[in-house]
Amino acid sequence: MAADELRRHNLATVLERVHLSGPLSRSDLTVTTGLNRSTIAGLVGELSSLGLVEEHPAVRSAGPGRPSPLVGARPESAAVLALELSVDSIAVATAGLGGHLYNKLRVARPRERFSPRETVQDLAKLAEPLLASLPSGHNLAGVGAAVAGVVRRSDGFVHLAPNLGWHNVQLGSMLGSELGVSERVSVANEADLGALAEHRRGVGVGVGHLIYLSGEVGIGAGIIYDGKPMLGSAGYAGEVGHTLINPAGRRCRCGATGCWETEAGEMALARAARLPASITGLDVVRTVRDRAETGDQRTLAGIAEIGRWLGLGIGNLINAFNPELIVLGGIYHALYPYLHHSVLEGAEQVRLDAPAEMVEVVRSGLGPDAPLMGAAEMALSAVVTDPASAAGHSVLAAPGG
Amino acid sequence: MAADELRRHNLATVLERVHLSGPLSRSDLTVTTGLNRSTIAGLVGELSSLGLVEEHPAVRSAGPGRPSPLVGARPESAAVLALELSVDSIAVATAGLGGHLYNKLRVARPRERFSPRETVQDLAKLAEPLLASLPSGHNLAGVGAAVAGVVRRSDGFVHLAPNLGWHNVQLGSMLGSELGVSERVSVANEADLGALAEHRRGVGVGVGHLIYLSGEVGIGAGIIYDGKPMLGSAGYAGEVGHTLINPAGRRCRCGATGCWETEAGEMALARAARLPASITGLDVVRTVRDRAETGDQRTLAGIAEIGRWLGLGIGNLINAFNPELIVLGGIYHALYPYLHHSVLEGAEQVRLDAPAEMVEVVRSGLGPDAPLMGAAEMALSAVVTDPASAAGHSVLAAPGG
DNA sequence: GCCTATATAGTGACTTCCCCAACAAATAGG
DNA sequence: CCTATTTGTTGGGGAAGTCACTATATAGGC
Repeated sequence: MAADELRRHNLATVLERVHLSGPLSRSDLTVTTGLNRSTIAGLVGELSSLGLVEEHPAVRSAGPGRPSPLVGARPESAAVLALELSVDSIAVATAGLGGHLYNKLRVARPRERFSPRETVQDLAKLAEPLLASLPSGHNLAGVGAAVAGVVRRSDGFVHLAPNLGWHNVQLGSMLGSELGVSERVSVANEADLGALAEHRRGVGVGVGHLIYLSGEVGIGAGIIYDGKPMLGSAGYAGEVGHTLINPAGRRCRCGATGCWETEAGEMALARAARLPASITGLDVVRTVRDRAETGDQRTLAGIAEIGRWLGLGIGNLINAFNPELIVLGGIYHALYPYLHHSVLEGAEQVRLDAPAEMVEVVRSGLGPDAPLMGAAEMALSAVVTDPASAAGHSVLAAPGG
Repeated sequence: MAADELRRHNLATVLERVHLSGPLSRSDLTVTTGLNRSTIAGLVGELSSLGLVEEHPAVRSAGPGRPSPLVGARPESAAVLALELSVDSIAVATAGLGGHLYNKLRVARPRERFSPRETVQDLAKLAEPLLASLPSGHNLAGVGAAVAGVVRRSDGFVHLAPNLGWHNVQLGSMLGSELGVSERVSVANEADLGALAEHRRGVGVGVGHLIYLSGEVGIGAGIIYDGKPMLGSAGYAGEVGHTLINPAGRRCRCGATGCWETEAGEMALARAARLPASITGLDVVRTVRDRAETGDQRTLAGIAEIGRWLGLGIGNLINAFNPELIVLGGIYHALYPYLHHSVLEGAEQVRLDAPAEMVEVVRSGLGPDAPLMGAAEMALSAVVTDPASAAGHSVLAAPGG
C-alpha cells in the first residue's frame, strides 16, 4: 500500500463511521478507529474543510471532562438520486450523506412491458421535482439505480430482467444521458441493494453476515459478507431464484423444473392459496394478505406451504453461507406474520451443521423501500470511499434540472 | 489504519508474493506492488535480516539493463507441520516458506472409529521422523490440521465429524499437547483447506473466486472469495452436503430426505454402480474406477447418474456464489474422467443467469493431497501475514522431537 | 462559589515510512 | 569501446501518525 492511500483510507474510515452511525464525538472516533486524537483532529479538519462534515458543540454531557464536539455529516455536501425499477412500481428518492432522506416518490405501474426508453423517461420525469427541491448549494454526487434483473456493475448493463421483459439493455448510459448526468450512475440488482440497505439502515446494522431475500415475482438474494456486499466474480452472486430444490416439482417459466421460485415464489403462492386465475400482479399478495387477515384457513394453509418451501431454501442458504441473519423482503415482508412459523419449520428441516440458534430469520426493517434506500447508499458509497477526490465534484452535466 | 500497520502490510505483501510466486526479482516486486524501488529495497532488506528471504544474483538476463537480484523465500526460516485427519487415512507433511515440501507421509486407516486420543497419538508418531529430519536451524512456525468435519477455527474445536464418529472434540489443544507445541496449532475443515491449496498451489492459482468440492463419504465445499477463504460468520460456510436437492429422494443418514450427498455422494455411487454391499469404504471408489476402466456399461451409467446430481448441485452453487472455477476433489477427482461430462450436463440443467462460459469445472490439481497442502499453507499464513513478529519465534515448547 | 478530579482538545516536536531525484552499476547491442 | 537501458543505492524531503505537554471545559464535593 502506498503512502497516500493511508490518508485516503483513514479519511474514508472516519467519514464512514459518521455516515453510518450519525453524529459522533471526536473521542468516539478515537476509540473506534484506534487512531490518535491528533490524527482524528486532522482528519476531521480535512473532512470539514472539504465540506463533508460539520462540528457541533457537544449537546449531552456524559460525565466529567471537557465535552467533545459532535462530528456530523453534511447531507447537502453529497446528495444522490436513487432510482428503483421494480416489477410493480418505479420509485425515485433523493438522499444525502449521513443517510438523510430528502424526498421519496413511488408510482405503481401495471405489469405490462414498458420499453427501457419509456421507463427511463418516466423516471426522469419523476425525479425532476425532487432534484429541483434539493437545498440550494447541494452537490449531486451520483445516481444509483436498483433493477429487478441481472446487472453488470461496471457499466450498468442489464443482462436480463425477465419481469420487465428486458434483455441486454445499456441502462447505465441511458439513465446518464436522460438525466443529464455526466458520470457516476451505478446500477445494481434489487436484492443486492436491499441487502445493503438493511445492513446499513435496517435490521442488519452491525451484523456482518446477512442474506436479504427479495421476493417479487421471482426470488433473489443479496448477500452481505463480512460487512461488505458479496457480488461474486462478475456480480451475479445470489441469483438463487432458479436453484433446483424439487426435481419432482412443477415446470418453471425458465424451462427448468423445480426451481426454488417455482415452489416459493408469487405464482406458487397464488396456486397454493387457490386464488382464481383472474387475480394477478400486485393483487395476488394483496388478496392473500386480506384473506389471511380474515383468518381464511385455505389461504393460511397456502401461505404456510410456500413458507415451508421458502424455509427449505433458506436452510440451504444457511448451510452454504453461514450467515447470522436472514432478512425477508418483498412479498415475504408483506406476508411475514403468516409466514414466519412455516419458514422456520422448513429451515429446520434442512440439517444444519452450525448450531441453529446462530441464525435468525427476520422481517425487513425498511420494507418495500429497501432496494431504493440501497440505491442511495450505493451512490453515496463513492463519496464515503474517497472523500478527498469526491467532494466538490458535481455530477450534473449542466446546472438546472 | 495506524501508521505501523502500513509497514506490516507492505512487508506482508512482499513476502506473500515471494511465498506464492517463487523467487521474484526486485523489479518484479516494484511493478506488482506499485511501491517505489527504494521502498522495495527497504522491505526486502528487512525481510532478509529477519531471515525470511534470501537474495540470489540474477540468473537469467532478460534484455539490457542492470540485472535485478532474485528474492526467494527461505523455507527453513518458517517450517510447518501439516496434518490431515481424513476418513480413510491420516497424513502428515512438513513444508517450508515458499511452499517447499520437505516430506510427506500418508497411512491408510480402516473406517473404524478411532478415538480422538488414538488418532492424535498416531499422528504424533507419524510426525516424529519428519520433524527430526528437518534441516538443522529450521524454525517450526506452526502446525495446521485438516479435519473432515465441522470445525471452529478460533480454537480448533471440532463440533462434529460424522465420518470419524467425533463430536465436540478439543482437537486443537489435544494436538498441541501431544506434539509439544506451545501455540499456533490451527485446525480447519478439509474442504476449506483443499480450496486454499488449489488456490495457492493448484489449478486455482490466480483465480479469485473458486469453489473446491471435497467428495469423501459426504460432500463439502471450500470457497475462495476474492482471493480469500470464505468462512462465513462462524466458519461453517460451505457445509453443502446436506443441502436439499431432491425432496422426493432417499433418506439421508442425517435423518433428512434428499440431501445432496445422498444423491451424489459415495453411497449413492455404490448404489448407482450396483456394487454389492460387501464392498465398502475406499474399495467403493477403487472398484468403480477399475470397472469403469474396463468400460463396464453399468458402472459408467452409475457414475453418470451421480455425476448428473453432482452437476445439479454445482449449478446451484454457481447461481449462489458466481465463482469462476469449480474444482473437483476427493472421489470426484478419482472418477473425473468418467464423470465430468455428466457433471457439465447436470450443471447446465440449472438455469444460470450468468453466462455459462464464465465458469469452468476442473479436476483438482493436487489430488488427494490438497487438504494436507492446504493445512501447510494455513500454518504458513501466520508468518506471511505478519513477518516481523512471526520470524524467529519457534513454536516447540522444548527442543528435540 | 471555589476547588479538584476527569476527560478531552490543541499544539508543536518527533518518528516512521514512503517517494523522488540524482548517481552509480551492470548488462545488451552496435 | 561506446551508448542505451534498466536497476540498485543514497540522501533529501514530505506526509502522516504519535507523543508529550498544555489548555479547556465539565461534574461533583466542600
